[in-house]
Order: sequence, then C-alpha cells, then structure tokens
Amino acid sequence: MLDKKYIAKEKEEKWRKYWEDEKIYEFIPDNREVYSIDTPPPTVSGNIHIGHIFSYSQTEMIARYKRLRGFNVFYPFGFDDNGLPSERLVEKEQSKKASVIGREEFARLCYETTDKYELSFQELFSKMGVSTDWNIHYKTVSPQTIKISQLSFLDLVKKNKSYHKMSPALWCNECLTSIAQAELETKTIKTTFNYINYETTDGEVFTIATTRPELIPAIVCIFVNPNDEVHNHLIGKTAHIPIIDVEVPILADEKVDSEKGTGIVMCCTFGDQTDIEWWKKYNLPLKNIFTKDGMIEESVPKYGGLTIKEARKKIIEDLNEGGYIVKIEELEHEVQTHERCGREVEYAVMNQWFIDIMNHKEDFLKIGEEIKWHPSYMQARYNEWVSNVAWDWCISRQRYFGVPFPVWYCEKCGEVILAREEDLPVNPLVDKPALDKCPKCGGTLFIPESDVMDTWATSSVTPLINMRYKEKENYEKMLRPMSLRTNASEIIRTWDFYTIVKSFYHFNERPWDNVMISGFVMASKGEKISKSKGNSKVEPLELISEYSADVIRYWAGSGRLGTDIVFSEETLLRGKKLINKIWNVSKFIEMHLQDYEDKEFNDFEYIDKWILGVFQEMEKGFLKYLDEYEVGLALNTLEKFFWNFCDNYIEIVKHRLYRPEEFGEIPRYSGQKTVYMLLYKLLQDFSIFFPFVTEEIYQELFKKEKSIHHTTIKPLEYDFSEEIKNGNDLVDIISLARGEKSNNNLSLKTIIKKLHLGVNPDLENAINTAIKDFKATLFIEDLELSKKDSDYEVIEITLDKE
RNA sequence: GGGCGAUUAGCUCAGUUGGUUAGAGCAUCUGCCUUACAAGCAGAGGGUCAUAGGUUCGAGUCCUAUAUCGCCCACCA
Repeated sequence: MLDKKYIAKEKEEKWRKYWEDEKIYEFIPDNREVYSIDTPPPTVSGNIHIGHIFSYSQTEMIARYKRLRGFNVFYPFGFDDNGLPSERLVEKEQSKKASVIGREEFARLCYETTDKYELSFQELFSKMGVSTDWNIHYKTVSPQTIKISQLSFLDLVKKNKSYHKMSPALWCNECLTSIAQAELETKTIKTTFNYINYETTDGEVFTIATTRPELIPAIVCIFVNPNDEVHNHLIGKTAHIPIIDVEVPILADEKVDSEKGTGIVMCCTFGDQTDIEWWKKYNLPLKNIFTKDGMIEESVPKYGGLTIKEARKKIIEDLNEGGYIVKIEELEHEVQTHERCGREVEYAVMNQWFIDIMNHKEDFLKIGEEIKWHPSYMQARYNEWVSNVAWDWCISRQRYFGVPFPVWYCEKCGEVILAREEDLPVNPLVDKPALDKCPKCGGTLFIPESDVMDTWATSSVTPLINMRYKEKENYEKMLRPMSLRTNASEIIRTWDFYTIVKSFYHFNERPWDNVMISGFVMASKGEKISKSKGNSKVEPLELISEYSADVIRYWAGSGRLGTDIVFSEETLLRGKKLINKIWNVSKFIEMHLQDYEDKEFNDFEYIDKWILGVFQEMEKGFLKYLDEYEVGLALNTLEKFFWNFCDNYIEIVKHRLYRPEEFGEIPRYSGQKTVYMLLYKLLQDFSIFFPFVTEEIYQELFKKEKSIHHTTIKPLEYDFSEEIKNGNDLVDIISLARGEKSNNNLSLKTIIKKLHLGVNPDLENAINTAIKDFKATLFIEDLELSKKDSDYEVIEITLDKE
C-alpha cells in the first residue's frame, strides 16, 4: 500500500540507491537502436549552481524520454578538469601561484583538488536523478583522455591541419599564457584618448590620437587613408617620433577610417589585430616591447623594466613636458579581456601550435547546415560566429596542468619530432622520443615541448572519448555521429564550434545529428545570475533538501527551450502540488484496484471512452513536443490533462467505483480498467520529469519491470473522437451546474431537484448513454432533456437549499 | 554598431501553421470538511497581448520602425 503521505526525502534516497545497486541506467550494447548524448562535462572550477541544475535536467529528461521510446540510451558523464580553470582553482585554494609551487607538485594538487570536487558533483547530479551511467564517465585529464587528445592532435598534424609557427597570439599577462579568440570577453573601461603631435622630417606637424601611448616605443610606421584628401599628402614622407627619437615611414592603407580620431593611425607591433594585419601585409619590422608578465622589455630605452601602466604614465608625462600633447579626452571604450581572469589581453610573438580555421569556414558552415538545431534559430548564432572568426585556433598554452603536446624539437635544426601513436600517452618532459637521431639533420639532442593544450582542444574531442577513438574495442560505428549535443548558448562558439572543427578534420562529417540549446537562469527579469553579482541565493543542495529533486526538476523542466528562465519559488510550489496530487490520485486508484485483474476488455462506459480519447489526443501532442526537444511544453500539456483527469474524470467515475451494487460490476470494471491503464501511462509520461515519485508508485502498483524507467511507451489506438467532443460538452455542463451551487454558497453535494437542459441530438444521446454517471456526479433527482439545434443551454436548475 | 531572442493578468509562465468571448498557477476575494487529496475542491474579479504604423474579411500570432532586457560579436588608431 502507498503511504498516507509521500515523504520525498526518504523515497528519493531509497530509489537513488536502488537504481545504483540494480544498475538501472547501465549501458550495455544490444540489438536496440542507440540514442547517444554528448553530455557537457562541467568545468571543475568550484561549486555547481542552479544554472547547471537547470540545463542538465533538461538533457536528462530527453535521456529518459528516449529510453521510454525503446532506445538503448548512451548517456555518459564527464568532468572538464583540465587546464586553466583547474589551475586557477588550485591557486586559489593554495593561495599560491603555480610557478611557486612547482610543476610536479602543482599537477598533483590539481588532480587531488579536481577529484574532490568531482565527487561532490557526482553526488549532486545523482541526487537530482540524473540517469547517466557513471561507469562510462570520463575526465578530461585522465591518461585515457590524454591519449585520445594526443591522437587527435597527431591526426591533425598529419593532415596538415595543425601547424607550429612563430606568430603573434593573444596573450594574457595574468595567466602568463596565450589564449584563443573564443576566450575573449569584452569589457567597458574608462581611459583617455591622447592627441599627440608628430612632425615629418620636412617640418610638417600633424596629430595622432591614441588610447595607448605606452605603445609609442613599438611604433613601426604611420598610416593614412589614400582617399583622405586632408592628409594624403603625407604619404611617402617620414615622421619623427618624439621621446624615443626614431623615424618611421608614413604609408597608405584603405583600412584607415579618416573619421576616427584625427584620421591618422600609428601602427605598433602589436597594439591590436589591425596592427598584425598590416605587419603581415607590408612586411613591417617587429618591435616587441612587452615582456610576458606585463613589463616593458629591458632593452627599451628610458622605459625598460617598468610595468605597462607605469610606462604609460611616464610616457604621457614625457610627452607633456616636451609639449607634444594637444589634448587629452576622457573616453569609455570596450577592450578585450581574458574571460578567465578579466585582464586586458596583449599580443605576443612566439612559437605556438595552431589549428587551421580560416581555410575551412565554408565546410564548418556546411556541417552546421547538416545538424538540426533546437531551437532552430540557434543555428544563426553559430553561423554568425563562424563567418566572423578571424584567427586560426591557437591551441598551445604556456601552462602546467593539461594535455601535453606529444612533441619534441631537434635541438640542432628545430625539426618537429612527433611521438608514435603506439607510445601515447606521452609526456615529453619525462618521456624520450622513439628515435635517437633527428631524421633531418642527424642531431641527437631533443627539446621537449613544455606547453599544454587549451582546454577546448580536449573538450572538443568528447565524441572521440565517448567512442573510444582508435581503441581495439570501440563504439565508433555506434556513435558516428552521436544523436545529441546539449549546452547553453554561450558556448556555441567554443564547445560546439571546436567539436565540429575536429569532427570535420577527423571524419569529414558532423559530430551529432541534433544540438539542443538551453537558456540561462535569471535571478529576476533581466538580471542574470552570476557570482560577481552575488545574486545566486539558491544552493542546489539546500533546494533539494527543502523541495525534493522531483520538484526542482519540475521547475527546470518548465519553460521553452533556449529561453531564459527566472528562478521562481512559485513554480516550485506548483510542482510540489502537482506531485502531491499524483500521489493522492494514485492512492485513490490503488484503493479501487484491490480486486482488479487486468484482462482484455473493450466494453467501456461512455465517460471512460471520453477520458481515454482525451488522453490519446494529449499524448500525441506530448510526444511531438518531446520529439522536438521541448520538454517544458510537453510537461505543460501533460499537466493540463492530468488536472482534468483528477478534477473531472475521477469525480465522475468515483461513484461507479464505490457502488457496484448501484451501477453494476461491468461498468465498475470499465472504470477500474480505465484508471489502471491511464495511471500507468501517466506515470510513464511523468517519469521523464519526476523519476522518484513515479518509481515509488510504479513499484507498489504495477511492477512489470525492474523499474518504471525500463518500460516503454505504447500509444493508445482508439477511435473515440465522438466521445471526446460530447464528453467535453458534458463536462462543461457539470461545470455550469457546480458553478450554480458554488454561487449559491452551497456544498457540491447539494441535491439538484430539477435540471432541465436544452441539448443537441448528439449530446442528448451522450447524456442518455452516460446518464447514471451524469446524475450521480451532480446529485440530480430529476433530469429533463429538450432538443436544441446546436450546443446546449441550462433551461432550469432547482437546488435543494435545505 | 551588427546577429539572435524576449516583452501577454500584481508575480511566474503557456498560447504550434493568423480564425469565436486571450489561458494556467501563485496572489486577492466568495464559498465548500465532497467515503484520494484543506498541500484539497467549486467559483469570482483582474489583460487597450511593450509602443507606433502596415498587410488582411480577420493579428497576441505576419511585416516595418521604436523602446527596454538578455546572450553573442565588432568597435582598442
């Protein structure tokens, strides 16, 4: 028997353990079709917040749905514990910089710390009822993953899609590493726009406005737009640069915007991306004046050894003293910062590994076309990014904790020596190359590559990790392509894009058939939850303990796909009530099934046909929404039906269930069969959202399989369209009569002495067929029906007001 | 400045291809202990569907502008 009250806390723990012990979500390949999910591995950089709960729950519901539709669901879990985020976490916990701790010890601490966090993550996701198979979970720094990452890298090098080159790259002075374009974040800062006078060697004074006077020592030339009539006469002349006392040429380029500043630009190597373009285009000299940790190079006269900030101040002072400054304007503008630390980025020229992006943009767009995006408009964001990306993907990071490049360099000639596939995973700092002589020059000394790979270089191979790429026993056939990738919209440009890049280079195909993009959790309308704002008042563990996982899943499963959601206690309360109702109606049904035996039966009462028909229609829409990954709309549809089922159908059928002596055994059996079938189907449908409470009820009442999560949905195939229409009208009439009682402040048990209805012939027939149910539900003593052409009307209603 | 989306009741949200009086829940108000549920049930009030135009017999739904919010990008001279 079901308990009088449902105590979620106890039951959720019970079933969580049961699912684990009985391996309910274990993935074992069999003859069923596989539905595979490329789950986002959360970054292990602190605590899970409500936003994670939101988006993982939505994916999870798809996994449960596909299981109910008979798919063998491959749903692994992973942790992204590799690279900079983990390093920063450890540095924070230790209050020490990695460089102080030392490479080996630091790596040990990284493993230890991420392991600790991963355990708590796993516990939390398990409490939320996330049905992954924890046996196939992965880390992005395990030996297995490192091996796959290195294999992927070698494959790309061999295909000429990854190259090693001395090149300017985005550089973070805080993290002391190069970064990728995708890791940039724009920030608005206040700065000054400095108008500085220069002079040509033949004595003409002109002005350039710059926000970055500290770059003057790196100046290599000056540009003017050739169509700029005011200034183009300067082209070809030579300018003298004060304070550093050098002379640079004045060149022409159409990219100069004559409306901006004074219309004259100084080109420094490197101040921004345009500088880099010009450097390449005009073969300009290189003046790298910044050190890697944000100082001015010692070799720079006067300013060497200063920090960039100090140099800026001193240069402005010196310019001012020399009388070169015309004016200084306050200015607010956007700068590129490193998203992991917020520091403004610079450019550094060094040897880096890149992956070719620029030569294959069309291919990446084409693959985007082959993937179904949910919601469809998210594809536009992908296209926008791919069309605008301006750099090849720099994958080397001058950091410690990550996937090493399986690479050495010949000390003598610089030749790149790649590790052999069979030797992977390798750490070049420890391991030696398989050959003893450089194949090019015969040199015998090798320098290991000390850089590690960008985290995205590894997380972009999650499909490869899942398919056990190039292992003897692999899932390559099964998982190419995977069925579904899910994530929030902010990482379309990183995780989704890079995964597509890799899949294209490795297999020349899309990595997945579908992408499902979730929205964000907002603290209130128009306010995103973020750590910096401190408005994430809601801790997932506390929420689970207060409301239960099922209830939180109700909140997470509401709303449209891709749309932001506000964290709302009201929605939680609504979920709580719904679950309570499911429990109570199950109790009621259980009570009336004590003597029930399931057998073939088709002689349903009119009202039973009505509710079966309505359910069948509802389920069609419900499944359609789920096929479109719209879990929230599906839940909405189901919930609406469910309340109709409870408040209308159950209220009608209860009389027949309680009093067989009055209604007859067969009509009672019809009701029993109907509630038995529908409760089972409702539990199945609800199990997508509420895996715990539905399991509890299923185990008590049905128990055909080891778990409700091993059952499959078989849609009904009745033709009750007539009953649906007239049944709905009949229920409307019941509603009208109830309203009459309510409006007279009377109990619903009040007897209706006389009810006179005008009804159309179809409805009259329906009421006559269901007359016992109809009269019992409303407590009607005398019912009179008159013919009417269309619809219905209440002609007379007399209540027993005693 | 560009791309994408959102704007519907006091609050949180539905409203699928344009088609009767725009729907839920919470909150408010009026009742009801009804052989599952008072964490319930039956009712009531509450909306010029962000604004302004347009297409159409008909617009919350389609088009165009504007405003506000969110995500992403571009602006560093």
